[in-house]
Amino acid sequence: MKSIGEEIQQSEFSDVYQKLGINILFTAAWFGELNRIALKDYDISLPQYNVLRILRGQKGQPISVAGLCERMIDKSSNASRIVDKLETRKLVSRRICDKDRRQVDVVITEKGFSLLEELDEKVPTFKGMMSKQLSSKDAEALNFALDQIRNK
Amino acid sequence: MKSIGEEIQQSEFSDVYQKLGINILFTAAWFGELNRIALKDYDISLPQYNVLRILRGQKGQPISVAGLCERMIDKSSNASRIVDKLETRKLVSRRICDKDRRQVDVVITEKGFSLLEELDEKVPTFKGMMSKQLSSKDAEALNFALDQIRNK
DNA sequence: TGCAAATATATGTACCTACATTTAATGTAC
DNA sequence: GTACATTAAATGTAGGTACATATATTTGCA
Repeated sequence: MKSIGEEIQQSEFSDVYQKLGINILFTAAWFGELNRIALKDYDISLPQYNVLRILRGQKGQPISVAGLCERMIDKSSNASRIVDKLETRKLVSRRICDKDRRQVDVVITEKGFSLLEELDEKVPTFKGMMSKQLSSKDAEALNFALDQIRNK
Repeated sequence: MKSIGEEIQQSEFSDVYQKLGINILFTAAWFGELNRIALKDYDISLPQYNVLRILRGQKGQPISVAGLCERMIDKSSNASRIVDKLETRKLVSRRICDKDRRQVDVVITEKGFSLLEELDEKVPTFKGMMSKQLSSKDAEALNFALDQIRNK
C-alpha cells in the first residue's frame, strides 16, 4: 500500500505536520477526482453537484445565493453562475424573494432531485471508501482533529 | 470553536464517514485559501508554488515535465504551461534532455530559489497551524489514517 | 532499414475560477 | 422624503483547468 511519501515520491518531510498538511491536500484531491469521474457521464461539475446537495439538504426550503456561498466547500467559486447552469437545465429554480427583492430564492426542482437520486448510486460514498480502513470511532476522532486544526 | 457541522451549517450528517469526507475537503480548501492569500502579493499561483517546491526538493537534479505531473497535488493541471509561466519569470529553466530529446529537464534557478526562501517566511506552515491543536503523535496517527483511506 | 506504436511535451478549446465592477434594493441619518 | 452607505446578486475580465489533439522523438519488430 502507498503512503503519502511514496505517492508523491518524496522520501523526506521536514516534519510530521508538514507531511500531514500535504496528506490532507492530497487526499482531498483524490476524493475530488473520484467524484469528478463519476459525475462526468452526467455532465455535471463538482461545484454543481455540491450545490444540488446543499439544496436537497434544505428539504424544500429556499436558500439565497449568499447562503449557498457560505455552505459551499469552495467559497470563492461563483455561486451565481453555477445556479445559472443548473437553472438552464431545469435542475433548480430561482425567483426573487418577496421579503427582500435583492435576494434570490433558489430551490431544487423535481428533476434536480431525481437526478441526485440517480447520482447517489454512481458517486462513491465516503463510507464505502473509508469504512473498511477506519473504525467509526477513529473517524470520529479524525473529525475532531480536523475541526481542531481549522481553529487556532 | 467551529466544528465542521457549524462551519457549513449542516446539523445532520448521514454518517460519520460522510462527515469526515466533507471535513477533509473543507480543511484542504481552507489550507489552500490561506496559502493563496499569502502568495497573492508575489503574484504566484498555488500550482506554481507547488512546482517550485518540488524543484527545490530535487536539490539541483533536473526533473521532467511528466515527473512534475506525478508529484503535483493536482495531477490533471497542465504542468507544461505552469513551467511556461515560471520560465518567463526566470524562476525555472528548461532544456531538452540529451539522453531523450523528447524530454525536457526542468530545474529551479537561483532567482526561483531565493523567491522560495522569501515565501517561506510568508506562507503559513502546516506546523504553525497545527502543532498547537495536535500532538505530533496524533499527527502521525492521522497521517497513517489518511494513507489507509486512500488505499482500499 | 523502415514503419507502426508508444512516449514526452506542447497547444487548441471550452469551461471554470478569482477578483473587480456594476446594478438594484434596502437601511439609516438627517 | 432625500442622500449616502450597505447589501445581494449579476457580470466583465484575465487567467487557470480539463480534455482532446498535434508534434517530435524513440522503441520495437518484421
